[in-house]
Amino acid sequence: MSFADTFKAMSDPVRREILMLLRCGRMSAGEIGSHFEMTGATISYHLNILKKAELVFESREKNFVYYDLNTSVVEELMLWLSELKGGNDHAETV
Amino acid sequence: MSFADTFKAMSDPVRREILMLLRCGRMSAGEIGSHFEMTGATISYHLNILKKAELVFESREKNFVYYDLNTSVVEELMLWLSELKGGNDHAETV
DNA sequence: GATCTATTTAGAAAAACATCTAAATAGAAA
DNA sequence: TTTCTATTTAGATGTTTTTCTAAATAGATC
Repeated sequence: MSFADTFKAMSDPVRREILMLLRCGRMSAGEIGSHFEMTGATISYHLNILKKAELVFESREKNFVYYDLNTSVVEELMLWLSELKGGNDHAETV
Repeated sequence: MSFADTFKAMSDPVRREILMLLRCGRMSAGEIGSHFEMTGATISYHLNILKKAELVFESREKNFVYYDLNTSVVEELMLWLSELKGGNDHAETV
């Protein structure tokens, strides 16, 4: 999905917290959900948004669904920000 | 305002485009508005959100209001992202 | 195959958001 | 001081978002 969706996905505090949880490695949907005071359905909704934005990968195992952080998209975001900060189009950072 | 507001502010494509316009230097509200097919009122609404998120500074001159990019908040965002990507709390990037 | 467990889908409701028009403000110019 | 110009505020409206409950799916185990 598009760059715009990535920013949209990042704009929610719950989703940012999910991403932070995934820093330490993959987690099942249920495990992720247990960190929040929300129904599984709501967590599933957020995970879907993160997945569409390609901020997470999904992998199925037994009847669990595991989620993994996709750092390369995070890097794209950083690139955009550095362009914004840099003020020049062809960011020639050392 | 809070970190959450910064992300929220960044989540809208119009506001991101405004920030990009400001890379090249400050601009009046009207000048900014002329880059979009929107009423001045709507632009004002977006500028206010950017201002609350401290992503822009405002300075008044004659009866113009000028807006300037605040790069330090952009850097804070980048720091957060690098923490996310890094996976360790004390990002020891070279 | 029946049932249990983990997760997602569907549908509804409340809250937040983006946009408009019209009116208000505030300073500049005449 | 009247009028013009630049911008913001107020109020209304349609859209999107977040959340829930209830039901569906899909795989695992008994």
